[in-house]
Amino acid sequence: MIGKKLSLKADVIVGIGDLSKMTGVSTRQLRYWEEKGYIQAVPSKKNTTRKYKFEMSYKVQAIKRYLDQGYTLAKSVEQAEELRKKFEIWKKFIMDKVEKVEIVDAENDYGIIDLGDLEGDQNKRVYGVVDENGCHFEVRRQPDMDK
DNA sequence: GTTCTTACA
DNA sequence: TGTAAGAA
Repeated sequence: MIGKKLSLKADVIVGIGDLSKMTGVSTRQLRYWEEKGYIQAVPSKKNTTRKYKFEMSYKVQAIKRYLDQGYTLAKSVEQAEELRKKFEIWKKFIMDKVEKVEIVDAENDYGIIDLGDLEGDQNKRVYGVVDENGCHFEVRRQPDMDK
């Protein structure tokens, strides 16, 4: 598991103006989406202005992309949330199974991803290979331990 | 200067 | 959803 440290993200807060500029979605839309419950600002008693977690910009951008593709706002939100769900599953798998990433060719972003033992056969190891041919899996014999 | 709400096109 | 107005 190599991903734990990556989740130590500081929660950056942005105002509605910044969120709008970051995403290309008007402040009018952002307020409307929030009113509809499609996006949420960080709850606060005192402040009279909306504050959003930086992560919310991802959702807003996702919604905008689907909107631009012709989906209705409601459908765009559904798609965006489904995308996030899938991403969480994807992330969970990657964070749990990727043991090592070896850079083979830094120029072309080629490399080999060590995905650990093949289930049910500790003598074989699964690799994800990214090279000039694209991406593919390989199962190789378990390399002998150094020590 | 920015954000908020409300109202109208 | 854009824009305008007046207040905070």
